[in-house]
Amino acid sequence: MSRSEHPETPPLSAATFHILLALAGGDRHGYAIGKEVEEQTAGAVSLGPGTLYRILKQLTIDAWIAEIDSADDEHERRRTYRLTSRGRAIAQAEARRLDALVSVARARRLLPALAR
Amino acid sequence: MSRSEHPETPPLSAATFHILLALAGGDRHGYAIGKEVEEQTAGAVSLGPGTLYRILKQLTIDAWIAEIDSADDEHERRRTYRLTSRGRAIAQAEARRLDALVSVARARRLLPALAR
DNA sequence: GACAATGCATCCATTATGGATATAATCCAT
DNA sequence: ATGGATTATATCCATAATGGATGCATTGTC
Repeated sequence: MSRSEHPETPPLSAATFHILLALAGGDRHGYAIGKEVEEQTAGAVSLGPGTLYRILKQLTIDAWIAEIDSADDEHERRRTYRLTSRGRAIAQAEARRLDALVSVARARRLLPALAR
Repeated sequence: MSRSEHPETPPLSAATFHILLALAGGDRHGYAIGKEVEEQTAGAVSLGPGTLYRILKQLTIDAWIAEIDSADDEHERRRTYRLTSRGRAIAQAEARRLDALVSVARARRLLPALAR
């Protein structure tokens, strides 16, 4: 992540989208995001600490996420993040892109037709 | 692409999945695959020649795709590829992974609820 | 109190990608 | 038919992105 900014338009890197998606589920600190991605993907996707904390730093700079005061005084070390409206908009755009991709996969019978 | 084999399990790189997805639509030669990806994604995703031909070579080695005889005698230079059953199975697995991801995005209101 | 798990940070080797470059065939307009 | 744009593949290189190692400190558990 030597680039100063993420591209404003999709595609996002898989790691970046997973982080935004985790935060779309509520405020979380870095380590919790990493754990959630692992659980959500049944271990298929795991972000190394290098990837995880580097991207969090950059996303904060780009204001796609913001660090917030954690109400938890017991864990001073934690840095808790929240998705910004900008970050949400970008995550939505990426979600739409992936949805379109899945639709093509369905049309080409890589996935079963939608139940109705 | 110095690795001798792609991972058998998702996640695939975005470029690899786009190539497999294009071939799921029928036999195509490399250049046509690149064009289709660009059109299908409205220009958002474009594979450089380095990425495109390198991956095609590796996918052939891994037998996820196979080079077939083109019926077209007018274009000797073309190399036409076909998805193998193995390649199709892997593309299916990746499509399922993405579909699950999209479902999470939908549950978190990054996408509108499914129409019924 | 010992030990594992949590939590963040940085560095480094590896991997993946895009773009430049090269080469050649095909298509199309003139 | 000729000249230029497009098609088509291949390789090289600089850059970007990733994972894992390492370090260090805190929190939870027995």
